[in-house]
Amino acid sequence: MVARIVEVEAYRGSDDPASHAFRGLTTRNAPMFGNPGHAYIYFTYGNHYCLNVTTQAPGTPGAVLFRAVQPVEGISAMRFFRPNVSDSELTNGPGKLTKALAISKSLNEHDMTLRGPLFVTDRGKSNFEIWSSTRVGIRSGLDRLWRFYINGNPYVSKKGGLREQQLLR
DNA sequence: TCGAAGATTCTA
DNA sequence: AGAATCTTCGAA
Repeated sequence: MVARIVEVEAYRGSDDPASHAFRGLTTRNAPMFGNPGHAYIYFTYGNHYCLNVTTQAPGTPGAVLFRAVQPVEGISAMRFFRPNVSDSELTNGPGKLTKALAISKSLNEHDMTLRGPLFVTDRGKSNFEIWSSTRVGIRSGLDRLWRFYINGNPYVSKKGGLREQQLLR
């Protein structure tokens, strides 16, 4: 399966009250303190896995949450993992996309920079506008516009953040 | 050891 | 608007 990342959120450490790493190292958030480019996957609300990729040097917590992706290849497989929903609802949320792509805790701390079961790659330039807004589903850190998404992309999650602003072409 | 909250989703 | 559902965290 192949999907294009269309919506993400940034999380940091002790300077970010919305981050799992705000209060320091714990069993769950340990990947955030590890090597960059690795998966940080956590289970939440008793139902859903959420996928992040770590971003900082070891010892400094930081990660980017995948909030929505656009199906590119293997759409029938995604439909198998998420039956009874329309194509636009297949991957337009952090819990939805992990289910559609069959991502679970077994891939936690996986190196996403190497070719393997789960990795990120650059498929070249496209024309789109990146906008930012407040992050979704958090109660603190609302002063930061750290949700980033492709403006107008139909696979961006419906429930967006506030105070949107345009960033790049 | 226990209680509360949670980077969500689905249903009524 | 509210339930589902359970892991993780922090306080006691």
